[in-house]
This record gives sequence, C-alpha cells and structure tokens, in this order.
Amino acid sequence: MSIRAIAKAADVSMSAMYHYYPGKQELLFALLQDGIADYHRICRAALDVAGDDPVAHLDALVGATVRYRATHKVESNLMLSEVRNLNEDFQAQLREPQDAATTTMTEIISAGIRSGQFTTKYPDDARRAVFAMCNSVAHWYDPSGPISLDELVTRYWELAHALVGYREQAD
Amino acid sequence: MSIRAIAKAADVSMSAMYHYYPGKQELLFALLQDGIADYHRICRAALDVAGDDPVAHLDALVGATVRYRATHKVESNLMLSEVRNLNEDFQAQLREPQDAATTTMTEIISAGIRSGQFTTKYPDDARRAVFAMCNSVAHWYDPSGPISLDELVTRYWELAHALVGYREQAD
Amino acid sequence: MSIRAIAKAADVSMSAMYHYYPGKQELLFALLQDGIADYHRICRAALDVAGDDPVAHLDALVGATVRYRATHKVESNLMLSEVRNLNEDFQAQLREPQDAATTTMTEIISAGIRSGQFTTKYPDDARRAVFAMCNSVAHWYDPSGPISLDELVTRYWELAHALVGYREQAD
Amino acid sequence: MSIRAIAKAADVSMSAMYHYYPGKQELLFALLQDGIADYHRICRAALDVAGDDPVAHLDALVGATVRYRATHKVESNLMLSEVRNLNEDFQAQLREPQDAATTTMTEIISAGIRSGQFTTKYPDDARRAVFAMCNSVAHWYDPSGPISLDELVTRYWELAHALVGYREQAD
DNA sequence: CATGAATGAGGCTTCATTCAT
DNA sequence: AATGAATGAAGCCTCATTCAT
Repeated sequence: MSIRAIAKAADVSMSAMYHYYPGKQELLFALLQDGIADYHRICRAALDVAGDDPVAHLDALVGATVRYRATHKVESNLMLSEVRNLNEDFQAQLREPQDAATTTMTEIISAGIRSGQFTTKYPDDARRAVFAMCNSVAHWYDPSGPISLDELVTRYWELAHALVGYREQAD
Repeated sequence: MSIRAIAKAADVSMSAMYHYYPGKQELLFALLQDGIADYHRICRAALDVAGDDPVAHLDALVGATVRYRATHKVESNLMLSEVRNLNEDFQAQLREPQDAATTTMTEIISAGIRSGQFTTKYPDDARRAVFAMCNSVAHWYDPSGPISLDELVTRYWELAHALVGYREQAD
Repeated sequence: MSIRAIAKAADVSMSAMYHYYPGKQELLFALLQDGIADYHRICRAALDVAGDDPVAHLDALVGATVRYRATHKVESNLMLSEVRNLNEDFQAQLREPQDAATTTMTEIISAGIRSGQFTTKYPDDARRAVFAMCNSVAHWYDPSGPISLDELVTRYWELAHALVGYREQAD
Repeated sequence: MSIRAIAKAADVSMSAMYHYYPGKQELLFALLQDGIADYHRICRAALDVAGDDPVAHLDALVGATVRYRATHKVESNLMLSEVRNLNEDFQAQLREPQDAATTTMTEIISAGIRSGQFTTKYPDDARRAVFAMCNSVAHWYDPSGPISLDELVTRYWELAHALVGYREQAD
C-alpha cells in the first residue's frame, strides 16, 4: 500500500505524516506494532483470567486470537502479510512479541502434555496448526454472516482440542 | 512483486517478457495458473491411486498439499498471496480449480462422516483448518532442516485426522 | 508531443508537472483550453468594439484570428493539430468554444447576405475557407519577415471580403 | 503512428517491413512520396487537358486538389501533417514536388494577372489561401454526406475565383 | 526471403521523500 | 506544526530496431 493512499485514508496531508513518522518503514512499523501490541494485550488479559489449567490457557489463547482475527480483519491481514516489507531491524522488534506468543503456546502445550491432558505426538506442529487455523479466520470470516463470534470461538476450541489431542482427565 | 524483479529472477530482459505476455497481469496470471494447475494435477494423481476410503482420500489430499507446499515454497506463497492483485476476471479463472479442491475436500469429509469414520461436528471449519495448516507449511518449512518430507507428511496426516475427528472403525 | 519535451520546454521537472496535472491528457487539455480561451476572448473583444455592420464583424473576426495565429504560432499549431489526441470528453469541451466561433461566423455571413452586402452562393464553404486561410497563417508567417502584422491583416480582410462576395452598398 | 500499427494494418509481419524499408523514416518517406507523386500526377494530368487559359489552369489545379483531398483523406492528412517527422534530407525531397505545385500556382496567378483576368492585389496570399482552403477539405468533407464531389468542386472553383479576383474579360 | 526472439531507449505515471516557507 | 512544491528513482509499458535462424 502506498503512503499516499494511507494518508488519504487517514485524511491527513502527506506532509503531516512525515511530521510524525520519518518514513514509510517507521509508519508501517508503528501500525503493525500497535496491532500486535493490541493483540498481545488481549491475549495476556485472556490468559490472566483463565486460571491455570492448560486447557483453560489454550482456550484463552485460541479464543483471543479468533476474536481478534474476526473483529480486526484489516489489521490482522496487515500483521500477517506486511511484516516482510520491513527492514530486518524492525522485523526483529515485531518478532519479539510474536515469539512470546509462540513461546506461551509452546509452554501451554508442554504443560498439557505433562499433565496428561494433551496427547499429541507433535507439539510443535500442533502449535503451528492452531495458529494457522486461527489466523486464517481473518481471511474468510464475515462478521455479518450466519456464524456468530461465540459460535466461531466454540468451534475453534473444539478444533484446537483435537489438534493437541486433548483428553479429559479421569480423576 | 515488481515486474523488474520477476524479470531479473528469471534472468530475462524486461522487454523480452513482453514478448510472451502482454502485461503484468497476464504474466502473473500465467505464473499462478501454472502453479495451481501443477498442484491440482498432483492432488488428482494422489487421489486416483488412493482407493476409495475417505481416510485414504483425506491422506492423499493432505499429503499432496503438504508435499507441494514444502517443495514449491515460492510458487505456493505466490499462489496464496498474489491472487488478489489480479483483475476479477483472472481471479475467477483461478478460483475455479481452487473451488474444485474445496469441493473435493468437502465431499471427502462428508463421506467420512457418513461412514462414521469422521466425527467432527464442524466439517466446514475442519476443512478450512486442514487447508490453513497444510498451506502454512510454505511459510515455515525448511527442506534442508531436520524434518524430512516423509516425516512432515506423517505429522500432518495425524493432525488432519484429529481435525476431522477420525476414529478407526471397529469391525 | 512527448510529456518529456513539454517539461523540458517549460523548464520544469517531469515530476513537477504531475503536481499540477494528473496526466498528459489533462496537461494538454489545459494547454489547449488556455489557448482557445485566449483566442476567443480576443475575438469577443474585437467583435465588441466593431459596431454592428456585418463587414465590420467579419473584419473583426478575421483580424483577431490572423493576429492570434501570427503572434501565437506554437499555441495555434497545437490547437489546430493536437486536439485529436485527447479523449472524447475533453475534445467535446474544446469543441464548444470552437463551435461558438463557427456559429458566430455563420451568423455574420448570414447577416451580410440578408443585408445584401455579401453575395456568396456558398456561405458554409466561404466560412470554412475563411477559417482555413486565416488558420494557415500559423504555418507560414514569419513575424520577423518583411510582412508587417498590419499589412497581413489588411490582405486577409481583402481575401475574406472576396470569399464572402462583399459588395459595397450603393446608398 | 507506430510502425507496429502500420504493419498490422497492412497485414505484413513487422520483420517483413524491414526487408523492404530500412527504417521508419524510409517507410514514411516512401508512403508520403507515393501520395505526393499521385497527387502531382493528377494535377499534371488535369493541367495537360486544360487548354492554356489561366482560369482553366486554376480550375484544373483547384479541381484536382479538391478531388484528391476529398477522396484520399487519410493520405492527404498524412501528407499535410507528418512531413515534419522526417529528417531534413527527406523533407527536402518531398518539398521539391510541393514547391513545384507552388510555382505552378504562382505562375498561373501571374499569368491571370498579366492577362487582366485576375485582379488580386496579393497574389502570394491568394495562392496560399487557395491551397489552405482546398487542403482543408481533407479535414471535414464526408464522401457519404450530402455534398457530391462535383458540387464540391464547383463551389471551390467559385471561391478560388473570388480569391484571385477573377473578372470575366470583355472582348 | 521471412520469422520470432531479443533489446535498449524512451514513453507515461507513481512513489517515497525532501525542501522552502 | 504544517503545507504545497519539487524531485529522482522506480514502476509498467511501447517503441524502433537488430539478430539468429
């Protein structure tokens, strides 16, 4: 997307943009950083209220991700596709929270496996699959369509459970 | 992607490209069409040799997709992201085989549900998740890394089975 | 004429031109519109001070046209030859004042015929001939040559009178 | 006009054109030369059968020119506008027959003046006006319109007579 | 003779950016 | 703090021309 188009869309003069951001990279970086920060704040919040069951954690992360992708389609698609247009330095900065999410998910799945709740043989691939599936929501979900957000989240919980091989514990 | 970059990548002069394609759209279209045709030929071939068990069909499609995404990363990423830059007419032509794949997968899952082998409550979302997960391979898989292609396919079979809720039949 | 050439002639960078005009068509249109507007303002002014004799009107229009073609050769030749390179919409806008001049001349000749001063049997062709002859001045007249502007106008008055078959009125 | 377009219009391969003409200049030159030669052959023929009255000569030249402009609009407009795109050498070659026509007309008018048939005070301008008026036929005349070619010629004879100040001789 | 491939220069246009004010 | 003017690089594309065959 051109910086002209962005300026017009934001209804600011192009010169004004150069007051706040020294260049396109910085602008895009700020945009993506905001989006990613938003997303991760939401994830964090969801995890905080989730108790400490691995399933609850997984559900929190899946729910937060699905909701964000469904309700912030534009930002999500930017976040998921425009990062590659930044210079390495900026990419690194953005990867940091991204990696944090990866790490969190990795730990959740590990915990679930340790507790015997998750039975997947391929935790890394399960993690990737969970994110891929949740992220893809930004491509196809229509908020004005027949599937409600709550229903959507319910479905993705179920699919995520399947991916990690969730088995309810006998006590 | 710029036509200059494509020309440089193909090591032909930019003018030479205009001998074969009247413009950028047509070039990109031809590129994507070739890729998509390749991919679907591979899928078709895999399905043809697969027998008629829904699981076999699912595995064939997942295996073909994962292998293609892993071994044709560049084409795959183009196919998955550059379609939007084409005019509506070209997009429609490319969506046709794409929709065929969707239909095929939908039918496979339906068949598995009818036969009692697949137990998912959300066949549409399972289908989307399977594709999202397989397609994402193009983003991260490193052919020279520690995971062999066969191993990769094995993993995604397992994950796909989980997504559709595959239960082996008691006889 | 190439936009590069125009830019060089105006001694502005090619990019600078795109500040003021969104494209070649618009630039050319503006150029021609200005020229045509100038020309027609001059014609109007000449007619306004001319009294209401058809001969005076004819002389005013011929004089204004000859003077303009002789003193604005570049603009005139552009006006007379580059209109065809514009899109139909722009051409229509430019034809409007052009048609006004045609109409004016038509009316002048009609009036002269009604008053018995002009005796031509072919008013339409006389009109076209008058314009063709006056416009052609832009092709050959050399302002630094031996023929003064006043002399030139005198000659074309005479020729125009001949074309419309002007006969002085007996009183 | 592009050499590609010319080749397509003539239904020859572009390479074929380069067999017959070494370049665009030469092609255009040949085209214009043919047209101009045609035109002048026609003029010559008309003059040859015209007897030796200056009026007859004038009429022959005006008639030939008007007919050619009316029936060969494309070639005429090329001849009248594309000459400037040739290099000086070619232009000179094309000006030669052009100048011949000018000379012929000049001589005809001189003869008419000497014989007392033409009374114009401005023979050069009359000559230019005659050509300008006749040439302009190529711009506006519609062969399928209401004015027949014969009618057209009749009108331009009359106008040309007016321009040179033709007075029938009392004997 | 004739063809299709190839090319470099230049066509118009958009881009990100800088500058003067 | 903010604007519009200006710019050079690059974008896509067309041109006239050349070359190998």
